[in-house]
Amino acid sequence: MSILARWSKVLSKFKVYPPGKKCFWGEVGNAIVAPQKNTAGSAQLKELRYMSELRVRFAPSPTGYLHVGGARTALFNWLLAKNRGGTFILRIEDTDVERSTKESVEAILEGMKWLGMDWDEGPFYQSDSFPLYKEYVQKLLDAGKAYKCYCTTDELDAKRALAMEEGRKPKYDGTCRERSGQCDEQPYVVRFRAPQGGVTAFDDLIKGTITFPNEELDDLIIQRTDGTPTYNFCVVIDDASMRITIVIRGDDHVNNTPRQIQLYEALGFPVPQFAHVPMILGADKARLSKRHGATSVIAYRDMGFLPEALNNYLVRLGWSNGDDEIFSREEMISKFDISNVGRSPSVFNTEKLLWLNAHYIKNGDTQRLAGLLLPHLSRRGVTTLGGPDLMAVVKTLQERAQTLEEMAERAVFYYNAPVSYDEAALAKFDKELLQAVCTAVTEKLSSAPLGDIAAIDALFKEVCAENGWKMGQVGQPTRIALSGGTQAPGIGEIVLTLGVEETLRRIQKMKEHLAAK
RNA sequence: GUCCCCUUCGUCUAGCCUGGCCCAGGACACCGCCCUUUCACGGCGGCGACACCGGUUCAAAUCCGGUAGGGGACGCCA
Repeated sequence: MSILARWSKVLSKFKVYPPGKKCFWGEVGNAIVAPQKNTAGSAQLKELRYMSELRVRFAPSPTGYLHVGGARTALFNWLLAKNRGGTFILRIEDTDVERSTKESVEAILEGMKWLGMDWDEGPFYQSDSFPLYKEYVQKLLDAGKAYKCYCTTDELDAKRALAMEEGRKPKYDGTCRERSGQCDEQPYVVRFRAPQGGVTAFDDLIKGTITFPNEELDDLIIQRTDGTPTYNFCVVIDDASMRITIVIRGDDHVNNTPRQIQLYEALGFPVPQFAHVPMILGADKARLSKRHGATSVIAYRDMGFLPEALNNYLVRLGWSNGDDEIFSREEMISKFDISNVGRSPSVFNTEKLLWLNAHYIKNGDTQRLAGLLLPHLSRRGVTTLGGPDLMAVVKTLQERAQTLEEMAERAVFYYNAPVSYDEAALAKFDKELLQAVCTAVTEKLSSAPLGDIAAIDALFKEVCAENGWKMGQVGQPTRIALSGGTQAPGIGEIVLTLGVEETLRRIQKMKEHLAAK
């Protein structure tokens, strides 16, 4: 008996599938084994150990951008992989050739990268595996676990409609299930011969045990008329061949799970564990969609959100670690676990996201923020060339902006001197006072060298003391002169950032404006 | 219609498995006060929930049953 023959005998004691090349493996206890030739050229059992090694995947379909729901699912997968030293795989589910686009793939990858979710394997494309799927379809056909169905779409639609009308479950009635005649010239689909009677159950890592009566499941189509495989079939083949151990996905897939399990069993594949993450809802508690505002991850980037803020927000949507709210990337990784993922859907709340974003802006690295701010400034036609140091500008705005967009908006005045003033705010002061303040401030600033913020503030206090003014009478007019409005950083901050020369120029401009009135 | 799932402050949630420490804790938002030259930051305080009904128990947010509401799925989409 040859070594290989001996091994196949050994393996035959376990579940070995398929009896061909690609997925030649078996289960031994909690481990997965596969025959492999060693350096000496003889076969040996290699333990793949994939039951203990965590392998997860994110499998979006490229029919649009990466939305926040998908991003959260990806994040949970990614975090679990990082937490357990597992492998995170990215797989593009593009079996629907009609709706899948290259642009969508790009958009998804862009979103993933922006959020900092790197993948260990992939991206794999299902469209690359069509021959593999075909092979397995044929296997099921040969084993009598699948059959050809010649029912037309119109017939099916009619039956479905009728069933619905009569209050029955609109499932396939099994017309072709026991059909014997061969008529391959006619178009056909391939259906899975699902077990009848009994139940299919699984222990969901998030929702607990979920049981479906097989009665509810019909013979699903695994191959279309045009010969392409369908989603439920592909996922099973892919997840099995990629040796996925935990399938974490949106809970809109719960209903697909029992049929997939039946497929795993029919194919002889080990069944992975499942974790179904509840949906993200809009403010009206309906499934999050475009009409709720932005759902694209990239849209959040463009609105001036930081990736760490969105990640932090997303991880807290459905998952918790006691009362903790702020998580650094490392903390997320070390603390994340699916057992702390909630079972109920959650509403996406932009207010809280804004709060987190403000937090990360406030505590973020100034230099990095300055870099990130650039595109938002140029979108406003602002050039930083020749103006104050952007780092200094950002520093004055960090605790005043919730988004980079807002920061850019508030930064404009530093680079573009005001061309008009908030007249309503100006009207609160007498013209004479305004002019006197301008003169006094100009004198004070030009007589002393610029120190730090505290020193400048002290100068203003001196102006007040010397003239018997209150701070509000001096600070506010100066602020208007420098920024054009009333909402701006502290006077000291502005003056220091703008520089004395520019400050005096702007005050002079204000004086001229007043004189012309 | 059928099946599956879900239900703690407006929102995100802790607590639920292992009943008493919970007349339910934290966070966002909101309101008020303080700080303050504006806007913010920050500090302090307030408002505010166990969907409902019944059962088990000395004791229930926690266990059991039912009801209601919400969501999802039912495709030759994924």
